[in-house]
Amino acid sequence: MGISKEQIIQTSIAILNKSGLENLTMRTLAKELDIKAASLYWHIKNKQDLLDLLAEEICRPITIEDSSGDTEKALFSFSQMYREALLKVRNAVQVLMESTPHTPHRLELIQHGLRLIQAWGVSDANCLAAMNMFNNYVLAFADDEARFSRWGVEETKAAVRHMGMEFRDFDEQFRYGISVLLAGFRAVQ
Amino acid sequence: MGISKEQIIQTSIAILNKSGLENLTMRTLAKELDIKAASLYWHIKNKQDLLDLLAEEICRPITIEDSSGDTEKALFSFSQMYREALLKVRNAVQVLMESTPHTPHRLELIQHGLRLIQAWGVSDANCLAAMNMFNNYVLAFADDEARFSRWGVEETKAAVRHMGMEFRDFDEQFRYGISVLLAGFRAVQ
DNA sequence: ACCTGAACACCGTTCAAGT
DNA sequence: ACCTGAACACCGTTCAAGT
Repeated sequence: MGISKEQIIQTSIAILNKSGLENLTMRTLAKELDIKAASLYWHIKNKQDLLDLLAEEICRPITIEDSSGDTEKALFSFSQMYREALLKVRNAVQVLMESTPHTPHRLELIQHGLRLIQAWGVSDANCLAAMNMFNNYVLAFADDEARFSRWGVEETKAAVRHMGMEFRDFDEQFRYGISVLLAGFRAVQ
Repeated sequence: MGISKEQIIQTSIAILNKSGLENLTMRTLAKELDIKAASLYWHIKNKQDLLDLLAEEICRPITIEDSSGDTEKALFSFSQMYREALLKVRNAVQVLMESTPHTPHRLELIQHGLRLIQAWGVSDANCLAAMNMFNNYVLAFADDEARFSRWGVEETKAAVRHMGMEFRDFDEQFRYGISVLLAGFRAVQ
């Protein structure tokens, strides 16, 4: 009964993690599924469609928790979940950036993010800009983190020191950035 | 006496502005220079080398001004110059992101940025992270701005309103983000 | 020193044809 | 319903050969 969309997604993720986005082609994907590249087009519209599916899958582990309590805590844990989801799949950031958030779960995440930012006290006029800053920060950080991790911890430390800086723990550094943003949102109105 | 590196750069920029990065190929570039694609490899090592040259050229208009006076003013004008340079060339952000800042001018800019952040009072432990946030903010903003501008101002306003938000002037919005970062850097130590 | 023809090993995508 | 062969119009890159 042939290949399922779910198989296509999971096989694609496996290829990403093994060989990266540059090696995820219609041909390599088809080969891994034991079909021919042309056959993929019966299941998905085109490669862009595949990237949208992958972006949605990458974001699936990011759940929407109840945020009626401590807004600051909710924002930190939301950003942390987001970061962890991005680190789970190689080149996740590039996949998200090459797709548009038209899919249902990603839209929900944006709305949830906006609600949190609003609850944090950001004015309606600023909260879209703030949300973008928040989103872009997590994406850029996770991208750097993945790059450096792949580069090797030793070399990273050496390179950072070479610039006259001291190396900071990733977790600590990530929280620093979120703190900066939240404090900034509070301060500027 | 053949083609110069400068001609290659300028022609590439012209192709970028006319047709975007996806249409800047060794073949289209060669055709525009009235040579064959293979000939380009006498002048440049490969396409990555070309992108590095373009990134450097895109950053050339960003000058390093004396910042001994008002640090806040210097940071705002630096970010503004950066943003303007990115908007001058289509897909400038992608070009910068696909290249590494190994070139002389880009290295100077990073150092200048670090000096400004330091002068703003950010501790040595945080100033690399802060610099990254600053850099990523300008890149992401310029990328969005270019995308929206190309998309048409009317549609943008409609789309933003559709999300229940009000449309803000780009300049105003850009300064908001810089303010958020600077206030955040001050607040978190 | 500078350029070309021709090839290699790839891409994404389409479409008539098979079962 | 699902898959394939074969083709189309591309890529970046190499290299022997030309001037």
